[in-house]
Amino acid sequence: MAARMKDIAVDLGLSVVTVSKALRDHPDIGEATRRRVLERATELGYQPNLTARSLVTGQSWTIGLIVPDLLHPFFAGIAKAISGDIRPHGYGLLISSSDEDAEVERQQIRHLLARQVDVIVLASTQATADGLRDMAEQRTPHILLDRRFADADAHFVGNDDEAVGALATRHLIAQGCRRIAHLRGPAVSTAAGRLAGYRQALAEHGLPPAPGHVADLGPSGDHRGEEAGYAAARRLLAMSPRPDGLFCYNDPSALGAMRAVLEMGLSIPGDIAIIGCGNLSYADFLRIPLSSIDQGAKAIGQRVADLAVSLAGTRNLVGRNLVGGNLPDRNLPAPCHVDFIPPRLVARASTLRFNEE
Amino acid sequence: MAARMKDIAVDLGLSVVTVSKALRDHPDIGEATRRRVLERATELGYQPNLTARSLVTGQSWTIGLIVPDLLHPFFAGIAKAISGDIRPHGYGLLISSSDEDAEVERQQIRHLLARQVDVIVLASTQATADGLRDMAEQRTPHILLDRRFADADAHFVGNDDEAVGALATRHLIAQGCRRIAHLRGPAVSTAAGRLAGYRQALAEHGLPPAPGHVADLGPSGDHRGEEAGYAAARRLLAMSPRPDGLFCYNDPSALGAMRAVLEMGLSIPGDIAIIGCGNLSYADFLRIPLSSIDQGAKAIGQRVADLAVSLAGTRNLVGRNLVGGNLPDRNLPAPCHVDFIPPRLVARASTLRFNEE
DNA sequence: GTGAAAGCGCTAACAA
DNA sequence: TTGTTAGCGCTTTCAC
Repeated sequence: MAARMKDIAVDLGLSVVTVSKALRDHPDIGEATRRRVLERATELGYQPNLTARSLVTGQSWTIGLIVPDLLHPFFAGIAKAISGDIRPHGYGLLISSSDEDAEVERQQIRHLLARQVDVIVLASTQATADGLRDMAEQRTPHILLDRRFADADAHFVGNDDEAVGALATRHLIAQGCRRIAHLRGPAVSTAAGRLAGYRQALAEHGLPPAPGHVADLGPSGDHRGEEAGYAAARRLLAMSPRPDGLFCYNDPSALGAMRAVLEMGLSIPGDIAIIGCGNLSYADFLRIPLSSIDQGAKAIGQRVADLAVSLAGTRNLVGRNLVGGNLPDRNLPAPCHVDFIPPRLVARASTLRFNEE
Repeated sequence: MAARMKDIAVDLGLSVVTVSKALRDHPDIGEATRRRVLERATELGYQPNLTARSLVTGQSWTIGLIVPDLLHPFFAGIAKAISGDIRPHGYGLLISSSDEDAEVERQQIRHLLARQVDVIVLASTQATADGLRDMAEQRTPHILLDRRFADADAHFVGNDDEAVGALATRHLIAQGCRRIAHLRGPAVSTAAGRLAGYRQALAEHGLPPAPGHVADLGPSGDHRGEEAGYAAARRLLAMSPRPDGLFCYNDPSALGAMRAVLEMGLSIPGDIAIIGCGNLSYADFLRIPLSSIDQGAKAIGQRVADLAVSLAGTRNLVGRNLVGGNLPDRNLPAPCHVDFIPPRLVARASTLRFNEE
């Protein structure tokens, strides 16, 4: 079994307290003693039991992360960045995939709370902010990732999805598209935001919003995006006059749309220009390199990590012994931090109609 | 703050032990008492403090996972599968990326041990099995993932990389290739295994192994595979006679190789057939759909999860109080489990020379 | 500078 | 069926 402080203490004829202080560089320990302790600790390969430490300090040095799909490169990129950036601060990352299932997500939140994580980072699948209540009651700081709630003021890091939608749509307009359609994503804030941005860009340029130009990918728009994109694009292409530009909720649905277009013998971008969102890794190597909006997953992860680390110390430990009040008062410890990472347009062959780079 | 057992006990005029037993469906608790406890627990939104429970039971209900790169779809897929499959058993997953850095990996192992994880799952970047020592000393079961060590008999789940290499190479041979080259990966067991399989398949068919036909991707073969593949392929294509088939360590390097081939005005698969490994998600949508070996990431994750859960109960808690021996004896609790997930060939246009599907 | 006492929230053994 | 005692490994007062 692992060595304990007690083992070191007995070996050296010291008390556990002295060992504890020596190992944590407490000021009031003699230089000689400290060295002896450190030496013996190294010999034994001593590692402090973080579980025990957590129990007494109330800090677990763990950050919880819940994402809808860990295989999605956007969330995988964020997870990687968070993991790397909290590591030097001594934090560990407890990750779970909710599989886009609101019930699983709620269960995972409770699970993370039971584990006493210091902060929860959540890309929520829920329709409402109700699921945040458990965290608020436990006074566990939480950060919303990518997806927001209109009615909750919580910390948020992600894109301004209106900006995403406007950026993509303006690009299509600049490429000469005039009948621009949109493949709309599932019922989360990102889809609503991108749709709003799309409408705003059309309005700016005096382009009439044709109602049929917004096709819904349905609830499977995220994990089965390619199929959903194919089906939705076929519906759009049957219209007359045919759209000449298409802004897709994400890259997989854009790939599906491309397949539909090519199958009909139409050309991209000549007949219809297509842009996605997410900037998937090998977009350059596709049959037709896909223009996309890069969401800056790495930057998002870094900002989340910074915020999480700063919040982790915050957890309010007072109040327990004062009164028997079980329901906490809701004073939020700090003002909410809302951090929009600017999206970036990556134009490739699927939209470039004028041979400009 | 969160409710504790004590709160429930006081409210109901019971002892903490009774509450504890009631909440865990211990047999010797009266039905009426149990119901009262459960009811009050629900009212208070009680969640057991798993940190405290861990301290006393010695089980943390946590599994640690260390991968070289969480953004790599292979590892992301495994992580997702593990996470999903251990969840119903009540386990959480503590994940970290080692960034292909052996020192970071060793540090993360110590970190996970300090957190008392029940099992460590490791896709190791180390050159030797030395890094496994800490886990053995703490008697923490561990599972090697994807990458093995010749000198260590540890639990392993992954592909039989010789089979991977042979499968890919035999496919090229079947497509009529006779001068088959290989882009060799970095210094881990997967690369060595795939190379061996490549050689074996050549030998089976009496094809002479030309030494110049094995080009090294260098140490960056995993995270900067595309560039490395491009550079290595250019070297190969300068040979005379030119190779007519190419088995690449992974898909990114295959994309790089494709770029090199196309830049030279050669055709794929006419002049040279190319196959990768990993079966990246959108291989079908590439300029030339890429043949690849699917490693079965999901299946690997599932097997890891099963094994991890079965191992998690194993951790030997005896021996502590018997004698003062700090160094454990090395009796391994169970025979090592080696689980090869069969790789699967996915043939696409980049190798299909005979118009067969 | 060092250590004794107390306790974090929970569970395991044993007593009542 | 319920409660008492003890202790998991560590940190935090507060004496000495």
